[in-house]
Amino acid sequence: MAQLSDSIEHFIKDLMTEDAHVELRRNELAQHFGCAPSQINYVLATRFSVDHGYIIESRRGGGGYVRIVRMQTRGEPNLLNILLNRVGNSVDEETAVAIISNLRERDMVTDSEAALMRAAVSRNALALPISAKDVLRAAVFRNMLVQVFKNLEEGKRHDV
Amino acid sequence: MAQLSDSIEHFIKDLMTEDAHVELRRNELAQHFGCAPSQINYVLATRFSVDHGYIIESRRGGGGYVRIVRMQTRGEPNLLNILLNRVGNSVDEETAVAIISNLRERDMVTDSEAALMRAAVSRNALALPISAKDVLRAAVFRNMLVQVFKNLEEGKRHDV
DNA sequence: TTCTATTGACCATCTTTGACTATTATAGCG
DNA sequence: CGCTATAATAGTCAAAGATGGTCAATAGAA
Repeated sequence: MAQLSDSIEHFIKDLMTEDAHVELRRNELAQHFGCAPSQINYVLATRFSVDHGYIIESRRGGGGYVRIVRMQTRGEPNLLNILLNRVGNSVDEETAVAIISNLRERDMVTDSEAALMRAAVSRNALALPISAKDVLRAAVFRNMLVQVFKNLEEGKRHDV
Repeated sequence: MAQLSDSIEHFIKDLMTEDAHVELRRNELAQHFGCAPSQINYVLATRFSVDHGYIIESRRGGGGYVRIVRMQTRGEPNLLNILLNRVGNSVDEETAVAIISNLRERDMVTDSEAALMRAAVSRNALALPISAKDVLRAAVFRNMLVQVFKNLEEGKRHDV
């Protein structure tokens, strides 16, 4: 028997057959399926996570929304997931810089973007006791990695 | 539906495409959008702050008005310093995001770059067991600001 | 039993409104 | 002419409204 979660999953995927992204109201969707709103989060977490090839953006408050973006598997499938795992909870500057160079070589970021990313993860930027630096760097870097992929999907890069 | 606040913001920005300033009646505008007059103040406070690059002047009483002026720091040689001073040793997310929008509106960064910067200074990125979030954010942000200016100088932006 | 799904209580964020306050111009009065 | 009352504006701030997020408890399926 089709689970509620499966129905919701298919419903969302149907919405995405045309476009690589879809925007919806969490509460509306929950109401449509007669379930708790948090059920939607469960579906997103279990079927639309980064390792499933999706990125979620959302906003609260009046006019809030949940946006689901499907990543294109360009080159290695699920490169973002691989990179996020590589970074984990702690990463040193050298590794971060290497990953950034790699993204540049794949032409996934511009020179400027790469430079910005290096600026954000540099020793300089993270004025903290050494032990904590790598942890903070990982957090900042992970966030930026996700953004790189969102940029690619959303065609925000008009450049190069 | 597009948020009321967003509509008002765009309405005002449309009025400003020609001129660097616009003058309006708070009550008239509120009536035009069928909302409470204080809604206008909310939009001004959240989208036209000094950090966003605007200055608001107003006058009460008969013949009162609200004037919105876009600051022209075009070619301001010291903009980087001004921004670095503004950021200082500690900056909250709201301010950082406002400055990033400002840079975007001045076309000093691309959409992607702006998004990357937001990712780096977001709550999310700094969700750590560290109390001094604003201090860290300031350090990361300062570094990125310097990089934005370097990017501009080095003409690394082949885009737009 | 063990893994997955569902729910609900509580939290976070963003927007909109309204009551109350502050300021300014102007008409009327002495 | 100077003063005051009134009308016409705009500002502030706290509460209510509108969304979405998290997490732990519970229920259901394998």
